Amino acid sequence: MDAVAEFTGYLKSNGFKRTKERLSLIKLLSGKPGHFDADGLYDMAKGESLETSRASVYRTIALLKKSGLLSESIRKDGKAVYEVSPAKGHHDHLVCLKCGGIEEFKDNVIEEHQEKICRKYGFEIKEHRLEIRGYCRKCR
Amino acid sequence: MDAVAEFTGYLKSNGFKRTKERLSLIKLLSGKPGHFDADGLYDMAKGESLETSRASVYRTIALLKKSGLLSESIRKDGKAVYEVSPAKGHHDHLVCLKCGGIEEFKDNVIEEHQEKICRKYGFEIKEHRLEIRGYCRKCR
DNA sequence: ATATTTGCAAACGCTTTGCACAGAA
DNA sequence: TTCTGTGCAAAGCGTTTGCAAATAT
Repeated sequence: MDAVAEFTGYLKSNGFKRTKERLSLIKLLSGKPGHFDADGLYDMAKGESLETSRASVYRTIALLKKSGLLSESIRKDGKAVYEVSPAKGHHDHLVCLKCGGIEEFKDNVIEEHQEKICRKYGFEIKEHRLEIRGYCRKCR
Repeated sequence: MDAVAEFTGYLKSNGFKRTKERLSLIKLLSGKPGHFDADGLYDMAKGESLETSRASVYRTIALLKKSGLLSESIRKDGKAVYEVSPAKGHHDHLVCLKCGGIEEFKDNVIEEHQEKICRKYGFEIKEHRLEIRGYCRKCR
């Protein structure tokens, strides 16, 4: 099931309307992987001459988050960035301090070790975020 | 060397003035461990009837960050929180989604593994942040 | 028909900044 | 004295929201 179908399903089963704004935004996103921010999505839409407003972009993003289709990270400067939720589980980020690029990785050793730590502290883990910042191959 | 001395040294060697506002803020912080935000620091200062302004608090925080005495995290809601830099190396955070409490931990297995990952990706690591969110012993 | 959604612009909350005055060197 | 720092209030910035008009069902 692709993202568009998943979203329309979510809308239908929750009594939300399938408006052209919502559909064009999810259509826009369903193709492209990678990270973007709210304004970036707004500009993307503008670029494809889809008519929408910043308000609708923000409201649609909120819906997409609730539907689980979009996941949010908060950048170091406090601004929000999103990405279409990776279907196959969690991954972490290598963030380049120079070019701002974000590379993804997944490491089971670390994931497992986190569970060990949580057990030790009596902590029930819901989610985690590991961000390594530095310089990528090109920029170092 | 305590935080106050370290900060006055930093000010002196960089040609910044040792004003009562700067000195009272670092004095206020040098005792207390734990996390706080800009407004919290401002309120703390008010509480001790130190006269200062929000602007000076923000400007002093910026200085303290540059001096390395303060480290900043961005909370999930995009707001900045600070803590007096732990003298003895890096640690990570267990953040409770219910009570908001932050517990700290350090784990060498994870730290070492990060280096391995970076080598694999040709990434030069400068810093990292690992945050595990969930429910603490009391709240789960 | 009618309840939801949209677009606009104003409101928000945190942070930063311009400016004139105060204060450290 | 001279240049930096302070306080105030205004501006910034990303994000959210109230409201009347538009639209999906």
